[in-house]
Order: sequence, then structure tokens, then C-alpha cells
Amino acid sequence: MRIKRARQILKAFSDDTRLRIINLLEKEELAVNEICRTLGKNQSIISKHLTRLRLTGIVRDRRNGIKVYYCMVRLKDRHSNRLVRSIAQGISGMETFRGDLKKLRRLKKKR
Amino acid sequence: MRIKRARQILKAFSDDTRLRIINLLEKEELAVNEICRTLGKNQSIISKHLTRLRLTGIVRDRRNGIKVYYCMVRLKDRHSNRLVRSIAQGISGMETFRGDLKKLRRLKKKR
DNA sequence: TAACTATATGAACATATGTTCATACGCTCA
DNA sequence: TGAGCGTATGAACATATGTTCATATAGTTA
Repeated sequence: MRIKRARQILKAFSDDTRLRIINLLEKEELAVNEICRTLGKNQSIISKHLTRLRLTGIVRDRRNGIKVYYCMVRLKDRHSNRLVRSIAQGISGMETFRGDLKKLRRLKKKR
Repeated sequence: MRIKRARQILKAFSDDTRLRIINLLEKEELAVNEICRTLGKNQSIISKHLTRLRLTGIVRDRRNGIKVYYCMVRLKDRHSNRLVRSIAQGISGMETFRGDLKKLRRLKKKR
């Protein structure tokens, strides 16, 4: 891993919204739509953050009919993967993130 | 740990120069001066990055006569500390960082 | 005191980033 | 085909960030 790559990955995590998105995707694959509702943010900004995460290689997308689903990617480079994994672990267990997961479960039950 | 704190810590690491500074300070306490020479950057920018790291609580400074020495801080909050530790570990072993350590050793021998 | 070394900081600038609004695009179904 | 839903993206904007240059501050020594 080059230093540029490390910085790129760390920057990808350096934002509240992206951290919360990653927290959700750590659990399961989700449609853009579901992420918007869970975080209470408009579709535009969620989509842009997802695009950035995708370009950084942290998530990937999959279109299914009208919806686009995003999920975490297991990075090929061992160091990069370890970095991502340790950050994801490092932030888990924080209040905000547990709250988001709760809300996601509630929304899923409703439909 | 609050989400704001997590973002703050991650942002502190999201820069090449700061990553390289932290890599050096992981090994030992250093004067601003030594960091400048090792990284080949001017004093102003190194000082500013150090100030930022200090305000984030990741490093602390100690004045000894004319010089100011910086070193890593063990964060009190368990989650924060784990996050910092795992990032520091995650980036260790990268080429650029090993090169910096080599150069530091060379500079130290010279005096 | 003055001269010197080491460090911090203000001003200015270019660039990056996060956000909103509006709109384009892609797919499905009637 | 057209209507409607879900998603992506361009334009515009305010703010944050990284950098350089010049200067201020602080300690040391002659």
C-alpha cells in the first residue's frame, strides 16, 4: 500500500455521513433508498457519498431492477483491508451507530 | 466516544504529512526540528500540523530549553485509543514510512 | 543588552469538501 | 407510449484545508 492510498482510505472515513453509511453496510447490503430513510438525509447527498466510497473501492454497487444496492468490498491489498477493518471495528459500538442500526431494523419491519 | 470525536481523529490522520509525523512519533519523542529534517519540509508547515495533532489530543508537547519535543499521547477513552492504535498499526510497514524511519536514524547518527 | 536558534502564528491563496436545488437518467408497469 | 419511482449528477455556494511567506515569540549565550 502506498501512502496516497492510506490517505485516500482515511479520508473516505473522515465524515459523519460516510461513517454512518459504512456502519450500516457493515451489517448488510442496502438500497440507497433505505440508507436515506435510516439516516434522515436527502437522496442527493447520500448518493454522492456512496459514489465517493465506490470510487475509493470501499463499497460496490449492484443494480437490481429499479434499485441500486450497495455493499462493503473486501479489499485485495492486505494492508488496505486491515486498515479498513480496524477502522470499521474501531467505530462500532458508538452510540450514534447503534441508534442507526435500531432505526434500520424498525424501518425494515414496517414493510 | 461520540461520532464527532471519531471524525476528528480520522481527519487528523487524513493527510500525508501528518501520517508521516505520527509514524515517527510512534517510535520516539522528537523535536520539531528533527521532524522537519527527516521529512524535508519547512518548519512552518510541520509546526502547524503538530498544532493540529495536539489540539486533537493525539500528541503532546514539552518544552526543553529552546526546543519543543512532541510525543504520542495514550488517549483516556478506550474506544478512541483503540481507533488511534489500530490506524497507527494499519499504516506501519508501508514503504514511505519505513524510509522516513531510516532517514531519521541516519540523521541522528550524524550528530 | 544584542545576536542567534527554535518554534508558533497571521495573512493570503489555491484547492478540496459538504451541501442543496434542480434536473437528467434508468427501469418498470399500465 | 407515458407516468412514476429510484438513483446519479451538474451548478452554485459556503466552509475547510494545506501551503508559503513573513513575522512574532521564546529561550540561550556572548
